[in-house]
Amino acid sequence: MLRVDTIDHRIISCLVSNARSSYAEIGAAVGLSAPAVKRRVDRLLDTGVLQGFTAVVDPEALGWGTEAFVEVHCRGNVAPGEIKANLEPLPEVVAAYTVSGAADAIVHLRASDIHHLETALERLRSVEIIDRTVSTVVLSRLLERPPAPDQQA
Amino acid sequence: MLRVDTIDHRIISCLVSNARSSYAEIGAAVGLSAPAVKRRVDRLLDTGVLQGFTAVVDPEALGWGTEAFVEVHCRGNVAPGEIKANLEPLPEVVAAYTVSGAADAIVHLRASDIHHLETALERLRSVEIIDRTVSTVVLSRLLERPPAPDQQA
DNA sequence: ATTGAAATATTGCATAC
DNA sequence: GTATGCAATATTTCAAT
Repeated sequence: MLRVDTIDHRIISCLVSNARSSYAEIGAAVGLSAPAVKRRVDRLLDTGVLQGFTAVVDPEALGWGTEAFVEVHCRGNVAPGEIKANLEPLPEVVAAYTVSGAADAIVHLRASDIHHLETALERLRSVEIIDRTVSTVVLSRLLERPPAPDQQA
Repeated sequence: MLRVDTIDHRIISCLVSNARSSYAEIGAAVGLSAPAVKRRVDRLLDTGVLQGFTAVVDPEALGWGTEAFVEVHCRGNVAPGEIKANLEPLPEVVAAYTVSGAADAIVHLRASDIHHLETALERLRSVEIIDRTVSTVVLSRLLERPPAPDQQA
């Protein structure tokens, strides 16, 4: 059902590097006709392998220049779903993961400036299930890229 | 030069939620004709506000199920550019940031499984400028989303 | 913003595996 | 059944005004 072959990988690779490529362009790259490509893309979307297409925006340009990673420690034992539900309403939370080790979760925050970041951290700390947080402010973004599609262990 | 008005924000918002929308669709959403939208999108690409368009892929489906955040401590003082240059060749590095606090950088790794992650960590630790690393393995992805485009401090 | 020509997307259908 | 290519149609892009 959700089998992804070599051609699919190459199609995905094309779309990751440019989500607005035409089906004909992709087809030329992978050796298929435009309709065949479209059918595969539709199938990849149906099966959830492709989750959608998005624009890559310069965070600075939109006033999201300040970010931080926050270790979140919860009170007692909290289910991942509950953590998620509590973080989802906070607009500054761009990513969150449960993790091994001392902390329960790592939260990636984006804010417009240090003051906004402080406000976001206060709101984060005021979440009921959260006991305490350890923040690490990002000084500079060195690298940010999609996983290489052709990589294996 | 890099002025971004309300309509630009709404266009960006459309493209973030679906990078393959037609200009006509976006135009209908923001109250502009298709060519007018295209001109703005071209300008946003030129000025670097929009950096491109990409596909959102389910990492599991491509065998990228395992990830970790790694605090990197360098030997002595190292320039951000040098750290970047050293991390760029490692395919498992999907993001990296210099940070405040004890660590010099935070590196986001993606691997196909624990064994691959171990290999990637070994390669990371073998980088000349890196003194030691502290790894935090991700147990589950709770949330991952683009920053809300209409947010301000 | 509208027009019109060219490129692209999308569907139907026949064919091959 | 599954996937493809070709051809026809609908839609979109894009440069002109």
